[in-house]
Amino acid sequence: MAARKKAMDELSKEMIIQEANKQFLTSDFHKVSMRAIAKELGCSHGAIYYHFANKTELFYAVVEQYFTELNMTLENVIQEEGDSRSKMAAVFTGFIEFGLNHQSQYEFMFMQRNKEVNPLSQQASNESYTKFAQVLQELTNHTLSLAKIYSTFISLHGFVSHYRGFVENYNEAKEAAIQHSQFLLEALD
Amino acid sequence: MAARKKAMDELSKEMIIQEANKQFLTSDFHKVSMRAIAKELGCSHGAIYYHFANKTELFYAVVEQYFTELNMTLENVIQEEGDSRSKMAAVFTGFIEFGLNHQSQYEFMFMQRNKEVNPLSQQASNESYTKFAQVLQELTNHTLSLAKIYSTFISLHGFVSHYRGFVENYNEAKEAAIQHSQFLLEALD
DNA sequence: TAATTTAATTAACCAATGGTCAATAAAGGA
DNA sequence: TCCTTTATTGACCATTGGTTAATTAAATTA
Repeated sequence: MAARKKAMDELSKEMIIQEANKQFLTSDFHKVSMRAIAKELGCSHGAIYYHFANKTELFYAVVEQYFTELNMTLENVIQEEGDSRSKMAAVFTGFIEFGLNHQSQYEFMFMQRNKEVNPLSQQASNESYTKFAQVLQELTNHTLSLAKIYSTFISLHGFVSHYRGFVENYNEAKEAAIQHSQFLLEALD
Repeated sequence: MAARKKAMDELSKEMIIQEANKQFLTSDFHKVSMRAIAKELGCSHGAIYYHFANKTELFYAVVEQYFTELNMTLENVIQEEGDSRSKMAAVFTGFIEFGLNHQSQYEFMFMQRNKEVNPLSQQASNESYTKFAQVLQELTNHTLSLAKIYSTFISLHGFVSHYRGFVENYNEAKEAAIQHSQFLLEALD
């Protein structure tokens, strides 16, 4: 009955992550099932559990790369041209753009409140916040209070978390995003 | 095999809503199951489906009262004593307080992006936003732009949606909430 | 009061889900 | 060649939301 595939057909963590990522792009965490992933990979869903302890762990592996993508996005703004004010605006819209163009990922990264996810995803999201704070400090010569930075971050999060699911991608909310960024910029003066 | 209970033991919408509400207080939408509700009511879970088309409809019925509670909270601030600035702060912290003291309800009311919920819960949440905007307009003699009001709302939503699950109730985030409200107040100047 | 209609309930069912595990077969080393 | 490790299967478990035929109590009508 049971079996093992030939070497070249064997599963690898990478393959699983890739397929999970693929399905994650158009569907959210709860709708992507281990069975659907397995089916597409041509294996039984039990096989996935040999490589990942559970669904959450698999999706954390998927989402890891998105954390670094976000951090890079934030950091890269500093290198761009323009005055620091427009750079700050770019940080704000950049964050929103990331959130609205990777909605299921964003949800998993910043909105999941599952017990199991906490230790993993929560630390990573803290690091992203730290990166955000660093960049802002740098762009303002460290004149901003932590409280203001935190409020700004929370307000950006609010934008993403509000428009998520209501809009398909960043472009559809671009104008509102720019206005919101402007609002926050003024608040920081 | 099957049966019908005696008149006084019959199920009513009210009883179901009450029990669902009760379980909703300490657990979120996905964790409260129709079966658990039925068990506590001493009936089969199928019986609930005679009174409510599905889980979503039941929970919308539960949450309806919370929408009016929130609207009242917002509205009542106007009657309080104090200058309009402190009243605005009270509106902000009032919204946050509601959100953090009714987390599962808030999630269902403002964060659910389920297709089925949309028509119901989305309209109600729009009404709550409208109420919020009205109160703010009134407190500022209609000098606020719609864009600023919207940004403010979104920023408050961000606070709740960020602290939710991280904190048990409003009190645990009170200081941060006050600071955030202050931040938004300044932004509106 | 008797017959009929209507409302409510049950229990068996369905199709999913995440997760576990013994059995098994391939791979690789001795 | 034998043995051990490793990867995979598929049957299983409990649980979920949801549906439905059958049944029976209550309300209505004659």
